[in-house]
Amino acid sequence: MQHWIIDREASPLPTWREAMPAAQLLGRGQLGVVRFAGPGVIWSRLHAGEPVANALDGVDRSGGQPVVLLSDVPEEAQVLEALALGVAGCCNSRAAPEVLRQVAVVVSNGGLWVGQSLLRQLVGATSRRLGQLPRDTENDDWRLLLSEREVQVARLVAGGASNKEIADRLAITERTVKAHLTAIFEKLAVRDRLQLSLRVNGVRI
Amino acid sequence: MQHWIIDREASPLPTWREAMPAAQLLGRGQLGVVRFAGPGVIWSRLHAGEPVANALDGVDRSGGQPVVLLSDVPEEAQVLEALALGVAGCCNSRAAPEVLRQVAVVVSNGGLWVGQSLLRQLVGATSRRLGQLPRDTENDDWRLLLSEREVQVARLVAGGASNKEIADRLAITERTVKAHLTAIFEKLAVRDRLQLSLRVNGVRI
DNA sequence: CCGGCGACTGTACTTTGGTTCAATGGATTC
DNA sequence: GAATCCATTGAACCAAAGTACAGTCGCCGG
Repeated sequence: MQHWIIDREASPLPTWREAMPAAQLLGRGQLGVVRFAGPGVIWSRLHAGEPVANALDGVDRSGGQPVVLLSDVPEEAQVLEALALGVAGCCNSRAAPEVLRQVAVVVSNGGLWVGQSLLRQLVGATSRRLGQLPRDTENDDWRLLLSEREVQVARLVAGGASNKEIADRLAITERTVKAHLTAIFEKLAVRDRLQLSLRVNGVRI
Repeated sequence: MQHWIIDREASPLPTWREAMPAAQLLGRGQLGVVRFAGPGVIWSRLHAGEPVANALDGVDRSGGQPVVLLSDVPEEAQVLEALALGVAGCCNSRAAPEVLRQVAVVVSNGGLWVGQSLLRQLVGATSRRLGQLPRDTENDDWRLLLSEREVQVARLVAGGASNKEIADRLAITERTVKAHLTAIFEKLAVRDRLQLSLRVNGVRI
């Protein structure tokens, strides 16, 4: 896996070299000509005081490689802004090498990476918000009628996935996905995946 | 570091043994007499369909060890509920050994662990709440992008109707319904009726 | 008057979804 | 050990969804 590190002044920290010895270092000025190809991670450093957009400016993201923000002064608002811009993660630019390696693993597998403190805040805010809502349990009946595997399939369908996508995700054949779906339709008395989606997502028909 | 695994029927999965060969396995019945001492992680399994509170019931947490929920059927609401109860993390009970080891490292250092899909939702929910940058506008925008007739069709599709049903309801041919749908998919940049339904019903994708 | 847009429809086609046969292996239960 | 449930897959098939290409009609603004 390739690593590309973008830094304003091309001043890499030693920890980066340790975590990614084979990384290619790029100054922001060189970005015009660089095209990222193949699997890898794009790391972009944000110096203290800089606006978040600077880190993404001029970065060719058509290759699909995840971008990780290396922030000198990480803070929650900055991280959220960066995530909204499509960044796969943010971490302290002075994070330890093993942390950087872990971040790379997570984001290169399609995951997001946020720091522990931000995570706590996100969780706190959300659970507080949920606590105020009346938790309707009657909507959960569908899960009780299905097997574990069927619940997994139902969730993916409800999220808009095609049979092929579900098959890939669960590492089974499309045929098996269809078999599960037929069973689900029967058990929940719905006629197709769209009505299943409505049921799972709690939309009254 | 010590690992304690609590399971209702003391039926450990082989992956657990692989991740934590020296773990001590406990049935729920034995909890009355067990006191956790020294550094370590308490893993508690939640079987499918069980209320979250079961996993914490009778667990002596005075020792300060983090508790991780091993859920057979992990889902967002459950994870949030568990976190509100003071759990340090939740993961799929069938997670790979290396994942379990990683979870152990994180939580034993005071971190929280949540799955990638939940993290995405938390980030999405929070950034939507803070700045209305990403989907907030998009979500109600669908109507503005469509013609009057297309809105009617979109609504019926979102409610689970088939093309034939829509045609009958609007007194047009099935062919015309398809034409409207093709236009709708194009305008809203979705690929099929299910994703359209999610968009119209305001479900986060 | 013309160009563009929206509503509407036809024929023909490809793709995806879903069902009907059928079968295997594991786990659990009686 | 038989019975049952679950997960898995194959081949074949039908139906629904969706696309491509093409065309008509009415309305509206320049």
